Amino acid sequence: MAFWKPGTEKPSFVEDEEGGIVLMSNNLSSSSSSSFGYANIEKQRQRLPVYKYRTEILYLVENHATTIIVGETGSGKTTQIPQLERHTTYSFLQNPAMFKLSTSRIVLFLASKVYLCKRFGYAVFQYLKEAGWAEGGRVIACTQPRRLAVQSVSKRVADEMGVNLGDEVGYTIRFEDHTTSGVTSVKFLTDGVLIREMMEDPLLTKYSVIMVDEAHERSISTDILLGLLKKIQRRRPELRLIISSATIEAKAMFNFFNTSKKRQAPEGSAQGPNLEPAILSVEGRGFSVKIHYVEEPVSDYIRSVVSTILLINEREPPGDVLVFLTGQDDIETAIKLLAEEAHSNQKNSSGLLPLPLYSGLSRTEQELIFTPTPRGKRKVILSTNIAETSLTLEARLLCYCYCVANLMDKTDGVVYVIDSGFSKQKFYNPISDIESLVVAPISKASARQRSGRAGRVRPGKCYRLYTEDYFLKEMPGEGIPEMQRSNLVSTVIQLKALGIDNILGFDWPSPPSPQAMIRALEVLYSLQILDDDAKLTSPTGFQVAELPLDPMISKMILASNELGCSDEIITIAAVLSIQSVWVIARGVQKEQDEAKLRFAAAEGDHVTFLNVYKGFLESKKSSQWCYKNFLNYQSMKKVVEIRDQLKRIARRLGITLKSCDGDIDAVRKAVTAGFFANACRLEPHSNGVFKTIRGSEEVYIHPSSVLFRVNPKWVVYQSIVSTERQYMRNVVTINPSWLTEAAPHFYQNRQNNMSL
DNA sequence: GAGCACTGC
Repeated sequence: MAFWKPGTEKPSFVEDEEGGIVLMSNNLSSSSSSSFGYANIEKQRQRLPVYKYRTEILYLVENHATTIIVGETGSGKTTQIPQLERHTTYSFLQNPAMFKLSTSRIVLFLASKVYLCKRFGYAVFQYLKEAGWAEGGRVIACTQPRRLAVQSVSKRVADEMGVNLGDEVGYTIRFEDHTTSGVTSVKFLTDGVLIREMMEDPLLTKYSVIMVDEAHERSISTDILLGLLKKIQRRRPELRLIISSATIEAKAMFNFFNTSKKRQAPEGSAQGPNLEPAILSVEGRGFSVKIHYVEEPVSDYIRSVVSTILLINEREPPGDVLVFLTGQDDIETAIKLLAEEAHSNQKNSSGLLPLPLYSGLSRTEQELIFTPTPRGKRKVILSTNIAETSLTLEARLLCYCYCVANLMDKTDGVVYVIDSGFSKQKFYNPISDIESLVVAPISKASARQRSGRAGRVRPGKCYRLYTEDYFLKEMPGEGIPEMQRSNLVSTVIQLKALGIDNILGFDWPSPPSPQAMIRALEVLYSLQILDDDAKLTSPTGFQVAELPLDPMISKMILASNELGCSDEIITIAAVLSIQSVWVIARGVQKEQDEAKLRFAAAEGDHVTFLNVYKGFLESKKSSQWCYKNFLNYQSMKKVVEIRDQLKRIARRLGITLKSCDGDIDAVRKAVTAGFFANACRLEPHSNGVFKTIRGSEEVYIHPSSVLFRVNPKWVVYQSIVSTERQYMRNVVTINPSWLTEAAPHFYQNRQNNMSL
């Protein structure tokens, strides 16, 4: 094995201005354009440019506590390119939108590049293993934000290393552990699972190297993990971190992990690793994407989308179109407008095949976008953000690009992207404690991600429905990390469970606002999960921390033990922790409402879920039965899985599974014990206006609730979705006296408000 | 009369 050993001559590097080390690789085209069947993986592996850098990678990991792998165009360069551009103005007949055509290439990250970066990352595991990092029972770990990524990446790496998945290479995600203790030395897992593992082993002692993939996504669990790993590094200088990130976040990652100035090498160990992170930049060449901007801001982006589609269809050679819009409504409006256009103007829109894509669609409907485009047709995929982040699609698109498009002589696949410049994003208001979905401008990072979709199969074009001036001067560089847009109760309790008491002083990659922190502490205190000193209470706090659920749901489960309805409540908890059991059936609402009525309980949604679950079991978990009743079969299967997991944990916590045999009051009381803070009272003579007890916010029952239009006097809700109005989701009727019973401490000062 | 996207031993 030829890799660098201490004492021999060091490999040479290019020092860049950031003090890190840049390794450039390029000339990917020979391997990217060939097919990559599984037949000769080893041969391909050697042909890939990353193979050449094996030695250097091992050197960096050996000598730096943290290595940051940047997987796009080189840092610093991307931002300079736009200023150097020249433009030609381009105007279109019959079209209100005017586009500027950038003559230089801005975005060059494409299937080949994405693939190279992935390959680069995954080759690292083999090199690390060969270099001895997995010896002596130590494990090399790689975290991913999504389950599907864990499964597919581990499969790929196992294949490449020629081992069975579950032996040397394994993976762990919730509900699935495909590792063999003592055998598995390269382990893939979701970042959430790794955080859970810290509850057993706070220093993660069995791991020698931990790679955090997709760190630039800045999801809550990734950010928690980064903060915790930094803490662990201080105690375990022998631990090595590899952070894989997009360019845009690389600098932030570097700064976060750069502890070289603050502290000296640990005493008596002059041989410790360099505490300044190394930056490893991987570049590959791909297809160019030409960026077009509108000349003037558009007033109605949906109409502009439609005219741009028609324009592409009229002017551009064959190739599918991918449109990014904000939500289902936008998408349906655009499709309707396109249909009208087809009706009035045959020529412009001939051959267009519009296909919607959003999470609410069934799996089958989503997969329509993968069917080959019929000859003479042009697919127009109108999508939400799902096409930007979802790995299901990422995996399928890649597969599609290589396996299908290559076979079809590269005439197929997405070549044109239309970017509305907006997406729906979650925001959290700690004052009202409400999370809302708001249409907001995307970041430059997202815009690049979106345009990158145009060049997966061959050179493409991206039409941005905003001005270049806006892009350069006003568009934010990167999105706000999820941590700063979310309710933090679950985050706080996870840290508390790991013994981190000073939550406000925790070293986060991006610290959340103190108000959001304080609100989370307040809520946990009111649930009696934290005590006066903000420490976990015993046993409640510790029990809640062990349940992988929202703390309010966990509290509800604990209460059900005393109320003798844990069997029912665990079912409800499982349903509440998934998105929705119902399919979204547009056009057949009436039928769906009727189906819902078959399960509806006067007490509300929670009790309705019990009926749904019972029906599912009686149908012997039939997918047909789900289809008939407008229930999402995937969701129902997940409910069963979560329920089994909760049952196991509950048993460990000393909760005995007991049914209340139809005593629905017990069930509602248990729900109240968890969700008392979400109590609402109907405003008299108000036609469905409720006021929250805690903040006197005006809220309504969500139209998907069985209590919609029923408007009982007192309810508690699970969550609020805030769109045009503030809607309560998952609502159950209560007796207001239960509130003071469940949480006297919380309601003591509010007695006057309540007129029980 | 309405739902961006992920996730947890």
